[in-house]
Amino acid sequence: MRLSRSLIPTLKEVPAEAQIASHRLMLRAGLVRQTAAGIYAWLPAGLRVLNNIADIVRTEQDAAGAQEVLMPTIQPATLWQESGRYEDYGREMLRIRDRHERDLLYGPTNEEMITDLYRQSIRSYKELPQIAYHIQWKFRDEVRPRFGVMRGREFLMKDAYSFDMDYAGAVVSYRRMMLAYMRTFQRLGVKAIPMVADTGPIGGELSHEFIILAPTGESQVFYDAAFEEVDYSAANFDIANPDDLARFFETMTTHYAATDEKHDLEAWDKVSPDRRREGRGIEVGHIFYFGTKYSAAMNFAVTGADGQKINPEMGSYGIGVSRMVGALIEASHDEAGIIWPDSVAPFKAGILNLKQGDATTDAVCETLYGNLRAVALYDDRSERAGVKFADADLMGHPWQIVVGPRGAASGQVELKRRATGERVELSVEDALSRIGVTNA
RNA sequence: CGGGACGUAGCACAGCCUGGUAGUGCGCCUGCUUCGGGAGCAGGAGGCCGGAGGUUCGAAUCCUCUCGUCCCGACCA
Repeated sequence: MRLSRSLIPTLKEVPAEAQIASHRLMLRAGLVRQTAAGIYAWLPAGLRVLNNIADIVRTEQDAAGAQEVLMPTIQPATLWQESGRYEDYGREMLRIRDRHERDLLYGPTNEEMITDLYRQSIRSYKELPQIAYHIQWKFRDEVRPRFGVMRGREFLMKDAYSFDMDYAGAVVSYRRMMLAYMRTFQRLGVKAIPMVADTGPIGGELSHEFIILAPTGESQVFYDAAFEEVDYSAANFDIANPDDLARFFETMTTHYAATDEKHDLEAWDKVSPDRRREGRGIEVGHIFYFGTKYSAAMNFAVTGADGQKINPEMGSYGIGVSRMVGALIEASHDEAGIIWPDSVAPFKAGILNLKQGDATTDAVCETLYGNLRAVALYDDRSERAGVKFADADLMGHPWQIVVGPRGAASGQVELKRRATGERVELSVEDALSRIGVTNA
C-alpha cells in the first residue's frame, strides 16, 4: 500500500483514554479507533494483523482435523432457555428484541448453537467424533471494558467444539486441541504456557488456560523451563496419533506452571532452581471439557453401537483473536513502537522514501514497491526523513528499506531489521532477497 | 456492581474558583528556507466549550438533569 493513500492515521501524541502500552500503540500506529466503550473499528493495518492471526489459527485448527463453520452473531433466546443459561448469564449478555417482539441476543459464545446444529443432523455414533470451529465476533457487555482491544466488549474469537462418544474420546480431542494451540502460539511468535484452570462444577483436570508471556501481563506466572524446550512440530508429535497426543499431554502437565493465584510454593520448591522461570502473562486461550452438560440439557443423543442413545461428550476451545493483537504488542514493543513478529505483521516491510520528488530515489522506491506490492507499505508521503523513521518504528514493520538520494544514485539501499536495529547497505536485489522476495 | 475522575479545535491541555469578545502546543493549509531520526520563519483555516433545562442584562464559567469516556476494586476469551 501507499501510505499517502491509506487510512493509517498515526499519532504523535497519545489519546488520554489509553493507559497500557498495547492500547496506546494500537491507537498511535493507526490500527484501530474506538467507536464506543470496548468497541473498535479496525483500520487497514489493524485488520491485516487480525486476519493474519486468524489465518494461523485457522491453519492449525484445520491441521488438527477441525472443520470450519460460521455461526451467526445473533442468536434466538429460545436456544439459551433450553440450556438454562439465558437466565444464568446475567447482564453480560446483550439482549435484543426484534420487531416481532422475539427475544434475541448477541452471542457471547456458541455452545448452545453448535449443539443445536449437531442434534439436527447427527444421529449415529458412526458420524463421531467431530470438532467444529468458527472465527466470529462475540459480544460480552463487560461492566468495565478496558485495556483497549484486550478487554473489549466486542471481540473476535475462535471457538471450537468437540463431540465424542465417550470420555476417552473426549480426552483425545482435548489433547489434540491443546497441541494445536501450542503450535498456533509458536507460529504467532510468542511463548505460551498452559496452566491448569478451574473446572468449576464439571470437575476433573481437563481445563487449561493459555498464558502468553509479556512483561506487562496482568498476572504473575511461574513455570518450569521445560515448556520452552518442547518441540511441538509434526516431526515430534503426530496430531492424529492418540499415543503421541498422550505423550504430548504428559509433558504439558507434569511440569510446574501456575499463576500467582494458584502458586504452590511447596511444588515450586521442587523445581530445580535453574529451571524456574517467572514472568508476567496474558490469558489468550482457554480449553475445557464439560461432558454432557449441553448435549443432555438440549437433548442431543446419538445411537451407539449397541443401539442405546448416548449424549455425546463435549469440550470447547477458545482463542481470543482480537485480544491476541493487543497481547502480541504487549509481548513485543519498545520505546519507539511495535515490533511485529514476521508471521503477523501487517506489512513485511516499510519502504521509506527519504526524498520524495527526487527522480532517482523515487525510481528505486517504485522498483522496490513494484516487487513487494501488497506485502509492503510504501511511505511515499512528502514528509521529512525523521517523520518517516519515527512512523516506521511505530508501525513496527519487521523490515525497513530506507532509500535516500545518496545511496539511490549508486543503487544502494539500507535495510533495517526492526527487532534488532541492525542495518546493512546493499543493492535493491539483495534487499529484496533478504526479505524473502526473490523475483527481483 | 461499589468507589473516584473527566468531557473546551483532529490530538494533548489551559481558561471555570472570582460570569463580560475562547486560548496554548502539536497536527492541518499556503509561501520561503531546510532536507538521513518527529525542522525554522511568515501567513492562514478550524470550536453551538458533550447535550437539555435553569439562574442572570450576560454562562465554557454558577445550579439541576442527562449522555458519554476513563481510572481503582470485584468479574471474564
